[in-house]
Amino acid sequence: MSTPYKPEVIELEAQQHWADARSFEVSENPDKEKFYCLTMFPYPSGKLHMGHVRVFTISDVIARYQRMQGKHVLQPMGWDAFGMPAENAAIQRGVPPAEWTYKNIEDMRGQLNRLGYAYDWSREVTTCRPEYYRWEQWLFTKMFEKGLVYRKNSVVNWDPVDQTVLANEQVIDGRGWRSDALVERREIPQWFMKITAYADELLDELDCMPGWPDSVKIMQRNWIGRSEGVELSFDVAGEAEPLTVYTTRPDTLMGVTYMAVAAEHPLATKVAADDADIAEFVEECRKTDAAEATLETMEKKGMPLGISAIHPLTGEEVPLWVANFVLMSYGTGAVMAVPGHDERDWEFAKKHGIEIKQVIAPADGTEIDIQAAVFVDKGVLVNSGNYDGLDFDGAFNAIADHFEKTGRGGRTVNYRLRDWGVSRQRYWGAPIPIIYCDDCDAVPVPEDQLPVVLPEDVEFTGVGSPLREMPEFYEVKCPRCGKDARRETDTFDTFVESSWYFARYACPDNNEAMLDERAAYWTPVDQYTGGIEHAILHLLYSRFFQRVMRDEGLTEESEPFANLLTQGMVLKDGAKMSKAKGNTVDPQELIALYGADTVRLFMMFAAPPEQALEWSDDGVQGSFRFLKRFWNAVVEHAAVGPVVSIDPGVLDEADKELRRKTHQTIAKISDDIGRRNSFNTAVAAAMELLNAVNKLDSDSDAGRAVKHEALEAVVLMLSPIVPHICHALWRELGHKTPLIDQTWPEVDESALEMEQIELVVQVNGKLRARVSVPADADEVTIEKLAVADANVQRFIDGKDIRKVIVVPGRLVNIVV
RNA sequence: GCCGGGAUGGCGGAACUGGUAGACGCGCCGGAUUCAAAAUCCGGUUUCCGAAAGGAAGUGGGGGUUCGAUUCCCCCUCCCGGCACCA
Repeated sequence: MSTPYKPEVIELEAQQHWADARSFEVSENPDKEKFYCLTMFPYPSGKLHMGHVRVFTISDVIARYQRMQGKHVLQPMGWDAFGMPAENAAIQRGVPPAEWTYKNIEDMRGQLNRLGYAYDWSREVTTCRPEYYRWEQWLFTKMFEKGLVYRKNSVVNWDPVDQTVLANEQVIDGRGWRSDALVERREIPQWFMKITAYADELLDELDCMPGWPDSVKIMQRNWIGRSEGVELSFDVAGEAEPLTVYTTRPDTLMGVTYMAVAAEHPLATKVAADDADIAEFVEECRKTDAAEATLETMEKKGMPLGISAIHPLTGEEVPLWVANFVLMSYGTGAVMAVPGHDERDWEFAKKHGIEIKQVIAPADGTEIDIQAAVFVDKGVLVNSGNYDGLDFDGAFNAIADHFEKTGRGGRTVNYRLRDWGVSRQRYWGAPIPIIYCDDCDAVPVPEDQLPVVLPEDVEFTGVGSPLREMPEFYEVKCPRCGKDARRETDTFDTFVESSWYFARYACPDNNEAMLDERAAYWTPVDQYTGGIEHAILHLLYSRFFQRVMRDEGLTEESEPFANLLTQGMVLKDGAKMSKAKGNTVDPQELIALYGADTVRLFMMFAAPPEQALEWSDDGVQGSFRFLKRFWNAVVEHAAVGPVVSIDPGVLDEADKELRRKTHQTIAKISDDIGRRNSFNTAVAAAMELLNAVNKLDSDSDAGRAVKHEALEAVVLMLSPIVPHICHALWRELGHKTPLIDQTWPEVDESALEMEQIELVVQVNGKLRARVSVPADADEVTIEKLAVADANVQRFIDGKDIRKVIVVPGRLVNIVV
């Protein structure tokens, strides 16, 4: 019997070969076509989980495939190393976050190598290292100089018992996860990056990004949410300051029957001072977390403030309410309400007995009852005085003109997108490079004092940031005037690190500059792969940072990622596998049992990359079984001895058929991997070809030659997915040069030719027969053959043939 | 609540541009091999009717367009992701 398949042996051998030959280390070579293949880098949580294995394998398959296409491929790896889990681990185990993180990185690097990924480790990036984060501190100070960052008050979740800020994830059903106390909203000063300054560019460029999935582009478009509307001001009885609101439906202005302000609005605060009921309501509104989903789903509540706004057109008094669904942080903190033509306003008005006025009628003249159902479509104005009869555009312009003329408002563009709050009241992050001085205000740390190094050897208790307890960290002199000053103790949102790491892989060792000419060679990323959960935030922040770096003269590229593949989640028990939920499956055990190739194969075969994959232990074994069959087929074939070269003239029908299958499969897998990212069907096609090889019962020289060609094709084409077994089998097939330096197989068109093809015959769209026709038969011949079929005759017997549809190469449909 | 995605045999999935629904694999059933088991190999496997030939139904639910719909359009249900401090 021949050598059995021993993954634990051949996998280490292959990995040793790649390591010795430094197969995956690349330098900049302007003569070669570069291909930068990247996955979203992992958070070093301690162990790889199946989601990691899935995304890294997808990317590795693409990288190895592109290499076989002759491209100069860079595939780097690094660590998104700052974040909350390190702080949680520190609390639980009493280990400093840095120590825990570095240990995890060591462990996970070993796991990645055991999976055989083709990484250039010489470019490894770790975001919690000062030599990395110094450059985002530096860029922040440049943005400060340009006015692209600013400080303002902003809402956080406040845990009144633990006296600490909570992340949204740490709020469970409105309560702090550790204290179980009701969470409150609290305003504190925080740093913001002006992503809104790039809103139009980020939006417009989406139209020129064919390499991104439509779903992601649509999500980003909606997130930016550009709208054209009108800003209007309403006077408030007894107040000097008017109330300004923004609306995209100025045509409904005459239907305004109430207005509402946020609980934090100055008008609400003023009334609350004298009215205990209002004060209580305002206080109640404060006792909720800051997540948008919470605010949008909670019961809509409100109270009349007892004061009125003056309708700017009619001069009528409109009651002013305070409501929990109006947010101080969006727009002006006040809205006009049109119950007749807005769903939420209609429901609120019904509940509180507020008047509902119809001011828009359907354009087709249909009568509607506005008391029975809201009407939100655009239409023709009614009950609107001078504006009656106008359509949406006419009314929009007339009303906008009126407000512009009277100086009480006018056309404006609004974005849903808000500036990016980057301050975090946490320890394990990159320090924000700012010093507060009583005389000079907020002063950016000068370039020669960067980086601001985060002290790594700390006592971490979990109550507040250790930085606030470290005078040696925060007691500094003002860089401008030299007086005693205080260093910022907040750190950056970890999304800041992940917004530019892709460019730093090109030059991770540069201590003089953030980026250099090597980045110009490698960027943009040709293929970026990562989870769909990052469709908006990470990808939008990265697009923003790329532009900030461009405008700083660091790069000429505007877009960081030319092609994007968003892989679906790995789910278990119907939910996303994540360390936070604790429903992970350990890949390590499967590798020990079956080897890395089996795990890689199963991940690629179980589902298409973009769909969610519900984990199941069944099926891994099937992948292992296939690899054993694959191994045995090649080893047994090779054991018989060398083969002759193929002479197409001497092949019998069975040989020809296998050869056709070989070249059809090369065409299919090339398309599946190269164009469609359809790895599951590529694997299926390779399995089919191997089944066909095993079925060909021929020991002739010609037969063995055809089998040899098929087996070589399978080894080459599966090598991006299962590189270790293919590395060994390639040698088994008699090759001296290693597989890693081979190119992708080519289709021999002449092998694909067929004399007879099979067509499907339908009668009235139902399948009734199959007929074999010459490949070059014309429609008349095909029609005759189809009608002549006995079973077809049964169904058309005695009926008139009304129409015959011939779809060349596919089917004939006879309509009777 | 809003935005994006999904639903196909017992299970994962295939059908790429409107043209054979169920490729490939898992599981299951039967057989071979074995003292026996594991492993391996061969055959079968959407459901219903039928000995078979063949027929009928069938892609989450309801409607529509078409010679023909898993695919396009409208309405609905359920599930997943995101919602700005999880990464």
